[in-house]
Amino acid sequence: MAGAAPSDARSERDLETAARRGRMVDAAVELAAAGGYDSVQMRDVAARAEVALGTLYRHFPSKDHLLLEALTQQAAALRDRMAQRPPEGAAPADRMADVLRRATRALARRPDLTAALVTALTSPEPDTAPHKHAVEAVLRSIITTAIDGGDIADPDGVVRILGYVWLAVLSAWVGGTLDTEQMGEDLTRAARLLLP
Amino acid sequence: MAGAAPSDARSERDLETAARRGRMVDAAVELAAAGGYDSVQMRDVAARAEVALGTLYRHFPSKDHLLLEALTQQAAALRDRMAQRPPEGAAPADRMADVLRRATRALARRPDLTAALVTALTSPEPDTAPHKHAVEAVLRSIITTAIDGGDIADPDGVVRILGYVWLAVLSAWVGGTLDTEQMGEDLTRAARLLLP
DNA sequence: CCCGAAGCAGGAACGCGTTCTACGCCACTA
DNA sequence: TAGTGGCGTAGAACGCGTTCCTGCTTCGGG
Repeated sequence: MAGAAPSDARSERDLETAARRGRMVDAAVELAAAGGYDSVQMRDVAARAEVALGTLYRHFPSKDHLLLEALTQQAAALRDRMAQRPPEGAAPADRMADVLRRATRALARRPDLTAALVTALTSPEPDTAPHKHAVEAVLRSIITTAIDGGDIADPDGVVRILGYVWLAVLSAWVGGTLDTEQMGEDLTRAARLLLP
Repeated sequence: MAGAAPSDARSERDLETAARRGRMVDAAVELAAAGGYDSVQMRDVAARAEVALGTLYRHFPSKDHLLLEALTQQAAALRDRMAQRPPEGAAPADRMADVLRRATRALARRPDLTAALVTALTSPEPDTAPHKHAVEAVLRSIITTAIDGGDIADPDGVVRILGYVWLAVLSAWVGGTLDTEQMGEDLTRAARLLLP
């Protein structure tokens, strides 16, 4: 114990607060997976994470910030899975369709969670813009690696457009104007129209 | 006065309630134009329309329904203006870009109003789905007439994709992740990528 | 002529996101 | 060793969307 340096003590404290932060995000994810956006109630999140409401708000300035943190983690996990097992197909359109199919399946596996996270993503609070940018960047990186290597005239433009379509389709699915099948249909249609 | 049929009396009452309905929508539009979504407070709408809060909720089951009614009217007006003065340009891509440029200018003229209406459009309440469908149908009809007459392989698909891009870009603009210029840029980029 | 239904006014009440208040605990520093 | 500032707890309070209640008026049908 004599070897315990001050840095150890400090990191121990930091670890505690990091653990608290993790518990808050986990609690939000559990509640979202169980019942969607409306089931993520800040008092419940705080209670389940065993922190006070004020602590929750000290770490996340709003419910949407909290859910966007969760979404960022989920998006990063999706990107890592895609990197581990790259999409199959000779043409960029095929690889893109494969990616979108797998991503859609993953999102549809926990529909309430996805709905909650996408709801936070489309919320209009301007001070969440940086987080939204981060999420969109991850999605674009997934698209980019999927279509990379093809003979595409304006790859950046195509990536941006496909990202928009992805977001719009997700939003429509969450809003109930589109079911899972139509979502996949429209996505592959966009890929075929925009890619060789 | 002997000619006054019962239908006249009934229509007079109906006219009153129609006038009330109109006042409610107008009040919502005025408040939205002044300060955006958050400034449209149901108590204020009711007060400005000179109706009781319960009356407002009798006609519109939620704030988003109210704003979507306003959005439907605005979209119809936009479509009519487009029909009155059809877009210029030889190629479908040029006509599409012209339409989007004019529409964007019109929307940017009252940014707070647009933001409020688009916020309602992207709200996740599933029971507004029919209204959202109606708005999207209007947007798609605008797109369709703009690109009509060109030599396009999958016109329906192109229209759907352009509609998605339009919505996503609007949503990003409202969310603060895109400014007006970038919005126009991405829209014309999508038109050029998808149309001859 | 009276009744029931429907629409409206006025306003209280409820739920949940967000903010605020009051206090405790612990590491630090003169 | 006393003070100070950061982070935490506990919970009340506030704002706004939404619901509910109570009473009034008007209209169509017995």
